[in-house]
Amino acid sequence: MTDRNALDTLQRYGIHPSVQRIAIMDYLLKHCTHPTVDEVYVALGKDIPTLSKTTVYNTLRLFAEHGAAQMLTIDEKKVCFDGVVTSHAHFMCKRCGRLMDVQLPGCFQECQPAEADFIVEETHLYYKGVCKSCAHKVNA
Amino acid sequence: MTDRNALDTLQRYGIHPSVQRIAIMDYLLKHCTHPTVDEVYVALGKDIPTLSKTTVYNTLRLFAEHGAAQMLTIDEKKVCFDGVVTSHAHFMCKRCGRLMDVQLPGCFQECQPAEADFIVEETHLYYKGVCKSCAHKVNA
DNA sequence: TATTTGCATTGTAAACAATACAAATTTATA
DNA sequence: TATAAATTTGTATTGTTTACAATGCAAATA
Repeated sequence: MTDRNALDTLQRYGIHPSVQRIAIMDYLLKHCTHPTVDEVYVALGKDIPTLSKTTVYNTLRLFAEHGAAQMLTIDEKKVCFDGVVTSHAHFMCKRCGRLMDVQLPGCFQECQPAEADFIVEETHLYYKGVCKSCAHKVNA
Repeated sequence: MTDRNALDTLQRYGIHPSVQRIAIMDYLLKHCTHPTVDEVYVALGKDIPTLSKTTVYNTLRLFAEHGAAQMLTIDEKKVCFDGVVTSHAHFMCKRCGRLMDVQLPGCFQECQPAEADFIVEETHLYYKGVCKSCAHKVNA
């Protein structure tokens, strides 16, 4: 039932389905690696040879606008996308560049900005550092 | 005492001073507007006509690497820099695009990732939404 | 005072991400 | 089926960032 899940997700967020949109959402749901536009484009290009990169850009942006995906700007080089939209934090390893999901700290619920001068729509929390497997490697 | 402060800051972070580096740090310390590379470049170009944009890129990156400045990737369009390196959060208004400092919520000290699989070097917390002055405007 | 050394700066070229836009295609609707 | 609307495609373009080679400059050494 591969794209059933994807189709459901699109409909749940009020996004008109199409072959491309289903494929992209399906990819997001199946690959929790926080892919970039290019990664999605290259991966899906095998199945959909006519796929245009512009479509991937537009579609992922559309997903983010509808709340069906999260746009992550943690790495300054490239924007990544996350199909998991429930609240969670991220960790980026400065050595290998990988982006990983992290559970939100328990205390986080109350962590809203002290000032009342803003209407908060999104909260982003992430860490940067060195992941375990990189820390184990000898070379600095 | 304009660049005295800047000079001190550079030395404190082990950065060799130079005319350009002092000027750029001085700008960062005086303008808490989270400027982009281009903003710094344009602003300082008046005083240092020979300044190269590459130098601004290199210098700000150098500052960030030495912990003398913070690199902010909140806006997916452009990287911003913050001369304030003490812990604080940010708020970005989706309408006007402004980036503002926000006090860290009191509970935040304990907010370290639950997993022990990472060596955390940086913690980033920010919010996106609508700022007060934009919320007051009539037009959506 | 010359020479050397090494880092900093400059400026151009190139890589790359992202967007704009118009044509082509597909889908929905009458 | 015809028509309109929405989506996709592909190219051209913009703009940011990096790579790199050449130059400048200042402190150290001869």
